[in-house]
Amino acid sequence: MKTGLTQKQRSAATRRKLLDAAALVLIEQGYANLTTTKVCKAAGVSQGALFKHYESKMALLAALAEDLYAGLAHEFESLFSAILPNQDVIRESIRILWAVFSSQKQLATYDLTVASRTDQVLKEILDKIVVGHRERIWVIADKVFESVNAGRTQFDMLADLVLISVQGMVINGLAYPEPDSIEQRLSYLETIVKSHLASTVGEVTC
Amino acid sequence: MKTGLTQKQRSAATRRKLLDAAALVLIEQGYANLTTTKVCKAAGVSQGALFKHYESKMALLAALAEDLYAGLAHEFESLFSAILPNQDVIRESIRILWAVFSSQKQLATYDLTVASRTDQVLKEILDKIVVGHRERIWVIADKVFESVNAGRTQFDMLADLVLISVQGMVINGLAYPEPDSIEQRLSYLETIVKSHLASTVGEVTC
DNA sequence: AAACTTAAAAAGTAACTTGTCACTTTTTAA
DNA sequence: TTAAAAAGTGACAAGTTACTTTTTAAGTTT
Repeated sequence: MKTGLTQKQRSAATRRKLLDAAALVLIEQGYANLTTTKVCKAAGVSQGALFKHYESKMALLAALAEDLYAGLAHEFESLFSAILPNQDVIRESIRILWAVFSSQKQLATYDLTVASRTDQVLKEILDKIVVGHRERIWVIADKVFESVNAGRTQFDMLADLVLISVQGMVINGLAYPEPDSIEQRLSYLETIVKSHLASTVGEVTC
Repeated sequence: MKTGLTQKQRSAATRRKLLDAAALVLIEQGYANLTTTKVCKAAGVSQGALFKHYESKMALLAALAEDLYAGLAHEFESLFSAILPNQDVIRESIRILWAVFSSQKQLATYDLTVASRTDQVLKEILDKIVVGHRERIWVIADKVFESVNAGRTQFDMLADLVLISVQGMVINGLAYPEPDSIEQRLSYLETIVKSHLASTVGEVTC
């Protein structure tokens, strides 16, 4: 069966199928149930093909992590750039953070993160990726908040608080889902940020 | 080889050995590497013995989860009750939260929580346990904060914010450890709590 | 102490794990 | 057109998994 593709295209296509399948299995079945066999089946590709492109399961996971974080960064970028000038930047940003951090892809990265606690090899792989990811996210955030960003340190602390709170909400929600409290918490975060920015800046547009 | 123990004592001892071993394996090797074989080896007990006491691996995990959360609740209780009257209750409480939430046992429960995202059976087991755990923790917290507890709703929101922030710090630290920022974040949380408690019910006009 | 019950060990089993290897198919270059 | 290179296949090896069955040992009861 001729495909009419070059070798490079064929390779790239298979790799993409494998990465997509790996993401799917990770999202739907979790880290503990992610096996090379399942990934191959989901990708419609033979076992041999996987190990031709990735020398080990861990190498596949490394590529998968890279892919997931790249997708998340892209989502951040497009959501933040969609904020309109007449909108409440703080409010919208908090909602965007929540949307991204509670997304399927992000939840999948939590599987990897938690697994990395007890897997030194995975940890080292993730460390490199996450450092880069952080930097990219901050570049986006800095651009969006240029207007609001008065006292640098104060802003950083607040932004950091929002970030860790949202992440806390996510894992908290995994163990103990209270859908009603999400909106409440996000609003509360919003008022805290605004009141603390106001005390140093003097005025926040709503 | 006579042991001089009753059957009940023998059973209880084996169960304890199994639960301790399971906790050890979960803490040191993580959920994905927790196998009945490893638990038995760590407990110094045969495979058959495990399945005599727990009808499945999942049943062992249920008992393990119960045991872990019981231990955490106990730790909370003893740490909170050790706060002296002349100490800064808010400051100490935040430190205690951090200490417990970043402890080995709590990290082990995160493995279970994350795994429960894609395992309905595990999720249902954890749900029941976590509901009870929550209630116990709030009883402790309410007792400690009786004095500070001015506006009920306002206090709840702040306590909740602290809780989710600390949890966020923990998983954030798993992916991206910044030891220096921990103290900074905890202090910042402290000032935020204090400033919002001081200003009675802070109405933020928008 | 004989008869009985419960606990634990030893030795399985069948399904699944990662990774390999000999082989076929497709693309590339001379 | 044809030989070499690259990509893909699928059966297989070696080990691990959760769980069972058979056997032995310890504790209990009469």
